[in-house]
Amino acid sequence: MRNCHSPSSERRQQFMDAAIELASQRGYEGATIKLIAEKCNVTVGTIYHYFKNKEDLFRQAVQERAFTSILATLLNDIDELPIEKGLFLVAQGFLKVIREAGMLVSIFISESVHNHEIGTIYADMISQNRQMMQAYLDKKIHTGQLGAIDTAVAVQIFFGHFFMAYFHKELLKMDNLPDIDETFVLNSVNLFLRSWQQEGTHV
Amino acid sequence: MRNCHSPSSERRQQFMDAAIELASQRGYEGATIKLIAEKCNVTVGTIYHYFKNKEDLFRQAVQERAFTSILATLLNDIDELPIEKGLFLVAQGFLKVIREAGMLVSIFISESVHNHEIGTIYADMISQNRQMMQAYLDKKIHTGQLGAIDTAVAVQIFFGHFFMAYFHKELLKMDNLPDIDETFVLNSVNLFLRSWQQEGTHV
Amino acid sequence: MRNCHSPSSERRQQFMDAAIELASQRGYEGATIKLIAEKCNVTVGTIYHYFKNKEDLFRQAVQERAFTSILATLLNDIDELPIEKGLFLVAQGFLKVIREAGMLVSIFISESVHNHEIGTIYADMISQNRQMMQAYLDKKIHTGQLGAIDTAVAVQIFFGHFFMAYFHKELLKMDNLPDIDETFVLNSVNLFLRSWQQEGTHV
Amino acid sequence: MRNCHSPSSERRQQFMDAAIELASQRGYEGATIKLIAEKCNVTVGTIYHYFKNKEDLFRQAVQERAFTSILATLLNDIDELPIEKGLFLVAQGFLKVIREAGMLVSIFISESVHNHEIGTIYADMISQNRQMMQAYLDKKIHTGQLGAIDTAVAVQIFFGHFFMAYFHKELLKMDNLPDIDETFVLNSVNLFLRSWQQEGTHV
DNA sequence: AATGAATGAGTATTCATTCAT
DNA sequence: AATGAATGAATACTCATTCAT
Repeated sequence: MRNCHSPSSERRQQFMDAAIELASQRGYEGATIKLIAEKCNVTVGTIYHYFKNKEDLFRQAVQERAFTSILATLLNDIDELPIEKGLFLVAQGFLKVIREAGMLVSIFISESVHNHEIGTIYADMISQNRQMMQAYLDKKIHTGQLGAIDTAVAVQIFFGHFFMAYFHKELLKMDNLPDIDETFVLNSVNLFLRSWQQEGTHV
Repeated sequence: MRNCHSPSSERRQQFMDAAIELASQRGYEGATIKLIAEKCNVTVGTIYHYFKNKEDLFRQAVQERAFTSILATLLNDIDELPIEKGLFLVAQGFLKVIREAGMLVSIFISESVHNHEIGTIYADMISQNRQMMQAYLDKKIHTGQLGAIDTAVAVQIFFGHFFMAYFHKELLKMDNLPDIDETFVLNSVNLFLRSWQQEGTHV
Repeated sequence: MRNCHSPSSERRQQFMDAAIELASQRGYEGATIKLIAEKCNVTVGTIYHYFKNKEDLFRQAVQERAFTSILATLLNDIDELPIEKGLFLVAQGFLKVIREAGMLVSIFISESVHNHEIGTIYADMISQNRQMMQAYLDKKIHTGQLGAIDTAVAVQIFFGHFFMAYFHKELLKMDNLPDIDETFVLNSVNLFLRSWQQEGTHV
Repeated sequence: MRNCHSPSSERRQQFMDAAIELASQRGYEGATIKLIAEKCNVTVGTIYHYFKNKEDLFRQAVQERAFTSILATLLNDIDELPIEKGLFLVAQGFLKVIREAGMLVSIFISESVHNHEIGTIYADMISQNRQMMQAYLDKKIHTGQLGAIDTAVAVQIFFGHFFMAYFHKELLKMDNLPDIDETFVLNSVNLFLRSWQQEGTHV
């Protein structure tokens, strides 16, 4: 008995999926209503039966697909593990999520700068993830597994690194960069946790 | 004696500046030729007197403004300094450069994904900077100032962090993030060089 | 139940008619989409709802209106008649057809030289007509009504003459030329069939 | 001491040549002032120094190149020859002239329909040639070499045939047509002079 | 719910022409 | 005589959106 405006209507989902896929390939402007309609084998009018306008379609599509809660589960699972293992698993989980949401990542990256609405959704998502992660690190300092580091900056370093690595290697296909595999994640975590300087060199 | 096609013609520069500025605010598609012309108080035809087409205008504008050589000078200047001071100065220099080229950074970020040409220019620039920085770090390992770290990944971490910090804080204006000032850079460099773990904790 | 892309849609026909008429008056370039739209009291967008682009509109319009089969019927009808009568009727029929398709003739003449697509359509049409006519003449040689003439050249002379006469007199309005009426056709057929030379003069 | 507006200025000629050549390849609209200027290694402004506007340039170019007097000389030369030989030489001469003026022929054909000015120049040229040829044929009737044919129509047949043959074969490159060589001309003249009907068949 | 015809404002691009130098 | 920067109007084409059916 659910009508076309119900958020869970199958048709609605289909339109939003098509919109996201096309926008990830061709940008927001390149994802025209006509293309979205064709991809779903309907006519343009039908899209407007489900969404007020193009902006409405995209706002809802992006919002519904933004990933947040996965990190919460993940951080809960690893709570007891040693920090190396924990960070390794968080990094792996983070990469898995952004790989799966690859199309969304493209849109966030390219639209956030100019589209304030999408920028806000992106910023909120980032912010939530950051806070959870920071809480995790703070706890690890409390339990003595980490030194008295600036966790706000540490979180930025952590997510920033894996995000950029993914962006450059897998979105922009820069091929003279290392593959983002288990080794890469291990090396990265090591570089975070251990001193870059010679042991004993730093004060 | 210089004609309109000379790259150093003042008018050309004016058009390219306007193009970059508008595109940084509204994206490539949003930076219409008409807007660019109006900003420069000429008619659209005039733009086409100087550039073959919109793509040509942007290719030249972006290419001419891409920042590369600054890092070379910088790395040369800090060659003799201790690693902490060196990394601090490189980070400061890097931030200064991307701040000055802020509009260009917006364009790179938002266009690289869909515009292959701009993607290539961006990738080349990144690649050059990475190589120079990696050579610097390798040398520091040789001289014993750094441990035997994976410099390829270290370089990614280093630039990735400052780039993302700038992107989030100064482009997307996420205000619950720390200001990117001297303290922030110092903290970041410390987090790179020193172990995140308690002294003596790691093997 | 027929949609806009059905070739028999009334609107489509209207657009194609307007396109042909305007092009016959002002040439292909002069027949702008805006003019065609105005002539049909619609906006430019509507034209593009029916045709992919200007070339598509004209290709379909020209192709659909190209006259070929009329000659086949005609030649069949006159099969039994004496050759003088037959050629007279074919000439009359040919003139009737190109008069009715007058606008199309203008387009063929003026566009064939530079527009390869239209050139091909025109050439094909000419070629088909020529072949049918040549078969007719060959048959007349067989039955002894014509001498052993070069029918390929005879066909060129026949159609070429009436076409040029129409072109000069009725398209270019050269008024010091004879009217293209029954007498003209009779005279022409006589000049083909009978010797230009004095009877008995030629070997 | 001749200035730039003197009709015989070398520059003027160069511009008109370029205009005709480009228009024969791309049509009047396709022959832009910029292209003409480039072909002559000058800038657009220079063209306007020599001609009032584009129309002026083309009017003068076409008028100056129209071929008329050649036929007069030719007809004079063949006055004494037998009619077969005479018509053969006129046809050869006519083909030579339109081949040499091929670019002009393209322009006449494609522009005469829509461009009244060029249409007039073309019509005048045709008319003069026709009158001379008709006088020649009338004389041949007087001397008894030709029967009492309608020379106005005969002239149309004669020139019309060779013109169409040239247009189809050499301008439109219809390749299933006979080559326009000596044999073709001979065959054509024979078909004019001799009866298409079996000897003795016609009354 | 769905169609698809129609709109109107916009976009890149072209081009004949002018004019100060 | 020649330049080339500048104009402004035009051109093909696109697209989000509306609406009668």
